[in-house]
Amino acid sequence: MSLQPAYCYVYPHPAVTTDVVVFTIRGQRLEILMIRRRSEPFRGSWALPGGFVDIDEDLEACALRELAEETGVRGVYLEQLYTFGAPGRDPRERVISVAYYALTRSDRLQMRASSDAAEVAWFPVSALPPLAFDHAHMIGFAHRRLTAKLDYSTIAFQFMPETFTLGELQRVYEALLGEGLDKRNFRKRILALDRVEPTGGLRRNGSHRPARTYRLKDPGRVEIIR
Amino acid sequence: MSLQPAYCYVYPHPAVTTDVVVFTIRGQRLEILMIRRRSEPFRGSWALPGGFVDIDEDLEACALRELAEETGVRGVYLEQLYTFGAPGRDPRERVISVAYYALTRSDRLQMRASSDAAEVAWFPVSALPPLAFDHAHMIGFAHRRLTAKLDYSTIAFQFMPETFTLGELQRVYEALLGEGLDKRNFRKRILALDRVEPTGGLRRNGSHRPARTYRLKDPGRVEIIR
DNA sequence: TCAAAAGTGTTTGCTATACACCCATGA
DNA sequence: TCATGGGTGTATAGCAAACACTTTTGA
Repeated sequence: MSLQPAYCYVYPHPAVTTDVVVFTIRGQRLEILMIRRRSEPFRGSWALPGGFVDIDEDLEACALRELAEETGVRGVYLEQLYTFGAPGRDPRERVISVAYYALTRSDRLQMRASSDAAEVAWFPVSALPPLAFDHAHMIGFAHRRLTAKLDYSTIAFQFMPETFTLGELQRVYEALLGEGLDKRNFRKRILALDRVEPTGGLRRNGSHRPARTYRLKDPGRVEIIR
Repeated sequence: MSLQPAYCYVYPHPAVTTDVVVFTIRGQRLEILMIRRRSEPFRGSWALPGGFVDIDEDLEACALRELAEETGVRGVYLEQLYTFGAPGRDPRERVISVAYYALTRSDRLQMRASSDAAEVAWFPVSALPPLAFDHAHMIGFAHRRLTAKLDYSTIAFQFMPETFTLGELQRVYEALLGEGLDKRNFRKRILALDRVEPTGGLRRNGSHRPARTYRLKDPGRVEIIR
């Protein structure tokens, strides 16, 4: 049994999809969540998770649903990135894609393959495979936005687990910026934001002095600073 | 003769529109370009210029075309703002709207009514009429983005005509920020950007000392500063 | 006792702000 | 000559960057 076209309009309508660029930090590297496509077009290529918007579904809900269905990833910080709509970006029909980006804690990942995606994997931003559609372009866009937001928001905290040390936080910033930071200035700046508080606990991690652990005062909230 | 539905799909497709928030400065006030709708829904209401994306048309091209068709305004600085897609935001069918915002020189306006719009008019941001759809929401979004960008880009130069005085530029900034600025500090900061140069000419304008006129070194270019 | 990361203040340069008077013109 | 906006410099405070040593632990 094959589906017959059943939804008709006086004027042609484009299809609308969402795609999501999910960032995490793993092993001090910035990585992106990708799926391998099981169907045409670009069958076998790596692509961003995403898919068609249901006719009564909010755009952000669509992004979250596709992400969960295709990769099992949930509970991320999501923000709209940009809408890509160049004619010809999808060979099947006119497809306009509303791109989102997301940040997640590397300890929260519950990845699984699904019916839509043959495989799910993380790739370092610096070593991406060839990608389907204009997804490489989207990732470039998302990466620039992320690094820009580092400077004037508390977005980087979204990468952190429940409790963390200031050293761990600094290593996240260093991975994102691609450069080393001065420890004293970094700690001064972070504590001045008044967004983290000590848990009172210590973390023992190797043969050296244990580190105080901190938690976010208001997890999930991303503030614009300055 | 009425049109019969002629474009059919296996799955339902939303309609896609663009809407444009055009800002200008007139009489030291920030104003927005609006049209009065000639057709349902919201017939007779004020709305942003905009309309349906042609099936092979780029999104930005659509925004520029609708703007020109409905208002006669051309040659503006355009930037994508956000995509609004809540189900129910249009009572006819599911409509996803890619919103743009634009800045234009108040001396460049060639407004005219057209078949789609009964009337075209400027409204001060501080005194908008009731608006169709979620357009008031879009304008709030655009206004916040504009004022945020003032701080870290040269976007305000897009409001200026070919030649202008530093006093005129300062009045534009003051209208946008809603507060007075120190003249000396303002001129120091603007000149330090190295984006304007004196034309060598003077502008006589009332019974006081004439002002030097300036031009943009690179008109159209908007730079991120800091 | 050694290696390794945690933790801690001060100095310095730069940038943003506050602030007041003379100039050139037309009425 | 008066009213009006044009044009100019300096002093100060606050913020960002540079910089080195002691502490605590496990091996």
